[in-house]
Amino acid sequence: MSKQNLISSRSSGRVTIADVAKKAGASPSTVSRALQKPQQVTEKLRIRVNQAVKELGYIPNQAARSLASAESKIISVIFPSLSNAVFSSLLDGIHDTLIPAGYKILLANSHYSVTEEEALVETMLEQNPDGIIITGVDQSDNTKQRLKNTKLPIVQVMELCDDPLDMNVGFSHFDAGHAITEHLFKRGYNKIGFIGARMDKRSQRRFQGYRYALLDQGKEPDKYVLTTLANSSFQLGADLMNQLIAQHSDIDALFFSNDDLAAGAIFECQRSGVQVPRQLGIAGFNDLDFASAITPSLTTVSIPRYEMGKQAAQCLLDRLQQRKHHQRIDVGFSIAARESTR
Amino acid sequence: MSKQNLISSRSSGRVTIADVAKKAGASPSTVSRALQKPQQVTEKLRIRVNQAVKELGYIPNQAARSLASAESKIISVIFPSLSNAVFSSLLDGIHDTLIPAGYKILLANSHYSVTEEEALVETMLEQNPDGIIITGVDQSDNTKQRLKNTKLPIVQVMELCDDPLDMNVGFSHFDAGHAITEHLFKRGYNKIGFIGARMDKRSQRRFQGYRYALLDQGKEPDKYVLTTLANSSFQLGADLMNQLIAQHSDIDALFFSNDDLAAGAIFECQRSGVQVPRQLGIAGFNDLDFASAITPSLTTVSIPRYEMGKQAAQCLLDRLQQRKHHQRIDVGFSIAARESTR
DNA sequence: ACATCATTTGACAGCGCTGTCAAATTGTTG
DNA sequence: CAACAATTTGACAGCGCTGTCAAATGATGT
Repeated sequence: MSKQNLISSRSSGRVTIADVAKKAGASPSTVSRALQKPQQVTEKLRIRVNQAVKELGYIPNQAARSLASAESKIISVIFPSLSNAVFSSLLDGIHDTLIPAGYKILLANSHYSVTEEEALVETMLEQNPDGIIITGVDQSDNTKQRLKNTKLPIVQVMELCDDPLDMNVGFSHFDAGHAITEHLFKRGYNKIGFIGARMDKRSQRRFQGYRYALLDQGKEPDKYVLTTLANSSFQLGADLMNQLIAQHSDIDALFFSNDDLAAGAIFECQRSGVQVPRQLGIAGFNDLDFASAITPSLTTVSIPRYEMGKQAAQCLLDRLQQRKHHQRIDVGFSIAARESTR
Repeated sequence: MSKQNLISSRSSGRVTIADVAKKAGASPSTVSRALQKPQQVTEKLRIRVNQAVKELGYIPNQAARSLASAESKIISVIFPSLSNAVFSSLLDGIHDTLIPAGYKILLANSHYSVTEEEALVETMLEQNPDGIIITGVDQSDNTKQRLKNTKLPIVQVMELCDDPLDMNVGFSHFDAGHAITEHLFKRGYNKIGFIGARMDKRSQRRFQGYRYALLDQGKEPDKYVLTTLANSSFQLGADLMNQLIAQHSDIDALFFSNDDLAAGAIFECQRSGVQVPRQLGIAGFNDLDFASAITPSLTTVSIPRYEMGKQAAQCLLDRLQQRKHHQRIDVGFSIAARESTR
């Protein structure tokens, strides 16, 4: 073993491309090529290099690579929640598309706060991501400006708008809220209430869809409504239902802003003996896994969340590979009519 | 506007620390210090620098920083699944601990495959993470070797073992499986079956806990058992239960390897009119949100997943800040006795 | 006023890699 | 087999930042 006294005090001691080059009898440039663009190099050389890489346990330094090539192979993803199953599926779709393409995912949770989101975008940009996926279309002006300035490919995901920052993949929450409410009317319900929690922008748009569906029917849109800023939970769904029905015993159906609330209500009806869907129709939103499993199964708005994730990621890839430039993709939604409505 | 002809062809055109330095009338080193270690710099200077940063819209380049300082402020997290709510909470805990400390999360999904995991670890190491959180203790030999060689702080999370790679935060799945089975015996059930899906290492250990609890009672441990490699779902829980009971109509309680299967079984009992817990006791694992919400509420093993995430992240932080060196933290579990068992 | 010490700032080199372009090698053709 | 084109390889500089250490500045005491 030779002495290591001559190495710089700042050296990390890590195996570098130069070490591989020496061992393989080639120049660092050539090793870099053999690793990054194998087809541009002779078979013999490639084998020698791979051999050396293996023997030395060489791990390329992505920071150096990013610095030299201005490409990080990182995609930043900003969600407002990680525990919400909607975002889990979305992330799954993003992951399964990006990873095989050689990208990595830097993930952050804004906790539904534009302030946190602003800070996270800042941090993310420092990483030189090759693209960004961000939830919704309601970023702060600061954030929007920052993002626009970068000229990076950006996908706003989950909902659509008319003036996206760049690309936009989602569906209309207004239309979805409208459609499920109309569905309830069609099924013969007449006094349809709305119960919403957290009431983030997308919940608000669903609520507006509900309101306009009531207006379409010439009904008072704000009568049977109960919302809260609290986070959704099964228990909250039960509580809010009890509260609203205590005020308006004539309600015959409820549209909940998400499945968790709706399922909580169904469970509560089971306990209290309220007949669903005969006495009370119940509809949710998202079509989470449990929606079709519970009894009675839950009528809800089904959204292609995994697919939406895949599409969002694919938009970035297409742009990064200069293939095509999607502007706006409507992934749509569908009404899953089940047992909780007649 | 002055001509830009002199800039190098490789320049990114990005605002650099040198630009800030010029504007602030200081040297790049000083600007770096003002930004990274503000307390080591005069107030006047700090204000001038911040002003220049704001005016120029300077965004530090983390790749350059990593390269120069050998610190990436990135923690790599490898999970076997993203859609499983257990990992969502875990991730939430990790996130909420690491982000305030100035770290970023690089997340990847191994899909319960050691091969995928091996590739992911490779990719992760290229990013020079400051630490790694990886699920479970059953990595491939290759992966283990690779991880050990890095000398990075590593936390194996979710379950405990005797020879962790480095740090270890979790609980004993064997003990938990044993405890819940014992609980069923104590509640007077005698013919207790086990139903498991996916049967990853941790499910297997829970199963072993079940088996030993049966052996403790002098019972045949493999009689009332049905497992599959298929992924869990509500429907699968129902199907497997029907299958197992068709073979052994004398079963009076079932321990399912997770809550999804157990809940699916409960829903099926509601449909088919089987009385839970009188005719059949049902127990799950994880204590997901819906476990306490459904009717009858689900008896299950409650695990502190969010806390476990926080602890795992805290272990890394403590190590990175040279504070203390945790070796092994048992976060424990508890039996949530609910209505699905008598 | 000066010497002495502590604090703040700056010059410099280098972290490990890749883009550029020129040099070397190989293949092709009359 | 010379003459040329096509392919493969290597030298070099620089991506943007920070660690190191020396220089400048300010504070303190005599």
